[in-house]
Amino acid sequence: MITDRQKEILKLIVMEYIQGAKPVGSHQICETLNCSSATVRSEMAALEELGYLEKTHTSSGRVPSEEGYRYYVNNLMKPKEISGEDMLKLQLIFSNNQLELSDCIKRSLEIVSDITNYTSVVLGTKSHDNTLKEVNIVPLSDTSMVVVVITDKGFVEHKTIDVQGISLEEVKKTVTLINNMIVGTPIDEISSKLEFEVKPIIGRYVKEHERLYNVFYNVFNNFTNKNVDVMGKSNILKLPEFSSVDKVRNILEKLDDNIESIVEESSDGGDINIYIGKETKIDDDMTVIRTKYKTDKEEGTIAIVGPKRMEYDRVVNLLEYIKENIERK
Amino acid sequence: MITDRQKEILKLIVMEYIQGAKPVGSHQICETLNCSSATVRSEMAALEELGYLEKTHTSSGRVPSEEGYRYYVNNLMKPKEISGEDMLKLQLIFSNNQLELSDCIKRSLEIVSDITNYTSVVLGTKSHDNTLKEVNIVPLSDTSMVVVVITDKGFVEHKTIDVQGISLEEVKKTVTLINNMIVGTPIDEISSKLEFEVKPIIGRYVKEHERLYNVFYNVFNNFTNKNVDVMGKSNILKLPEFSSVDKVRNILEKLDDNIESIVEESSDGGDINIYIGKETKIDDDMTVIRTKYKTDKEEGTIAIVGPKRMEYDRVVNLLEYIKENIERK
DNA sequence: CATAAGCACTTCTTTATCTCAAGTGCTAAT
DNA sequence: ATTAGCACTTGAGATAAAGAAGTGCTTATG
Repeated sequence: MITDRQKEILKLIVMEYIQGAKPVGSHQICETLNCSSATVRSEMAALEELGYLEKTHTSSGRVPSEEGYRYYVNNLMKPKEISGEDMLKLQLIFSNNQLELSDCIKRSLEIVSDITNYTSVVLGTKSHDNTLKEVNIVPLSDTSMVVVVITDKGFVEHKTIDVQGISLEEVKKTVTLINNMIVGTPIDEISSKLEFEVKPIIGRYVKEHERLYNVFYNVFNNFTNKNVDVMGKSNILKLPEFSSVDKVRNILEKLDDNIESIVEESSDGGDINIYIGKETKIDDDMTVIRTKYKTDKEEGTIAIVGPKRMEYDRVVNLLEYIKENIERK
Repeated sequence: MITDRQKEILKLIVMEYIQGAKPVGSHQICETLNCSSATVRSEMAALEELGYLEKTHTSSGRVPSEEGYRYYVNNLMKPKEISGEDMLKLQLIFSNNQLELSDCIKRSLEIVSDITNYTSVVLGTKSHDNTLKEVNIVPLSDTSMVVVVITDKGFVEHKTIDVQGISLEEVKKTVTLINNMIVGTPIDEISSKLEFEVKPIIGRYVKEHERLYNVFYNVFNNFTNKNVDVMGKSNILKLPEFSSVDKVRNILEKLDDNIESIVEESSDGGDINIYIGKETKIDDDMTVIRTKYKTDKEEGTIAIVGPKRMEYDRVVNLLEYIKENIERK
């Protein structure tokens, strides 16, 4: 069993290491704890025995193990209030009514990257609640026109299409058909409805129905696309633990290629998820903290990626605060 | 004056250094030149005297100076044919008719980043030839609607607006007015036309004309926005000359913050512009090669950013090839 | 018996020294 | 004009020594 004093020591070590990035020795702790370094040392040995601390070499100070961070996060950490300065920056964004929701989200996480020096990620999708509102076509020339599609929550997709060999009549007929048949359909059901209900009918009326079908299929499909934003990637280069160019490159490449799978871990449910070290899909020395948000317009995940010795308390609070503001907006 | 043999040696040194990233010694050159290393050495000394070569320390091999690269680029380099493999990858993109122009551009430069390991940049704007085609509104609820604006070349912009306190009538009146008065106007003249011709009139008819005016002003303004894409940034970490994390961070931060000014140098005219070392605004050890493209839909700049010892011949040809394909599309 | 003091022992870090390889510049010979 | 030969310079790498930080263990103590 872990004693109260051991908890206190573990907490101090984690906090000290997060702040200083250097192995923590018994002397650094005994000052704040009012006991001798020898006592601290024996407690440290016990904590190592329990698996919460590690040494980098036989005579080094202690570093939190993955289990150590985990225990800290689950049991010892207490939320840290957002500083007035940080709060102000975030409020400036959320109180700006000119900004669209998705801009608010992106900007607020940019702020987080700025103030924390971690990398932040937004992964958003249009909410399932979006339904098709209207399809419009605008002819540009004899051979091309633009299809504009809009949802009831105000999302717009469009595509310029080559209509050589297709008469304006036919296109109009198709659009009318779509407007009659699938307006009001939730965006993630459009594809199947288009295929099984609309396609058979336009097949009868329209010569080049295959081509037209594909165009609409593509445009509608775009609604279900995710948008991915990654901010503050070069912050990783500021971390003392990543002074090797090779290591940084490896991480940056993963951020470029794998972001989705990194952020969309096996979903644990719960409010805020914290993945430490090996639990992440980036690198054993990294931590990912994420939460999901959901509004009637769009939903998604926001996440902060940083070193294992991340300021957990601060980041958790920032994410919670941002999530609240998104959902209230 | 520089002799033919000196030119040959300079060229060999530049090419060797580009390939190997290590100072080039006289022995490496004399083999290919059929003369003794002592001869090469005296020629090298002459080239150093002329300012084309440098030493990293008194007894090191030679490295091209900025002037050396410049002389190579201006006088010695001959274009290098694009390899069949590379050509194939690019053609796959340009021959794909599904892809929109801007996607082609972006994708082709992604390819370049992949095959060369340099960073590539696209900076695009809608062409000045775009004129306003049509303004549409789609009401979403009692308090909000979407404005959709489209140009004759098929660009679409949109914005969801809060119309609380404004009647649908008023909005419709405004839209009709805009459609009557400024359809056909080139996109970069819309703003002033909107302000000086439309604004005074809607002022008379519409109560909340200030708010409405701002909405349309913003939407139209978005047409003149530039889009910026930077691909392959983490390639910089692969370069042997940037093994210091600090240096890389500095460069990456400049790429994040300053891309426009880096790529949009004082325009020299000409087809392809090459900026070497101090001539760039990134870093003395970097080179920027760029060219402008122009189609009737959009125009812009494509650029490759890499180390001073860049494969100039290869990159120049790739850019030229891509430019041609963009403009032919 | 938990705590503290003392001390031997480890390991990393830093600094200094040495050696080796690569390469130059100069001189003298062809 | 070219080249062979040689002294000289410098960086890179290896080795060793000294110092700092910190541990674990043993023993003493309230």
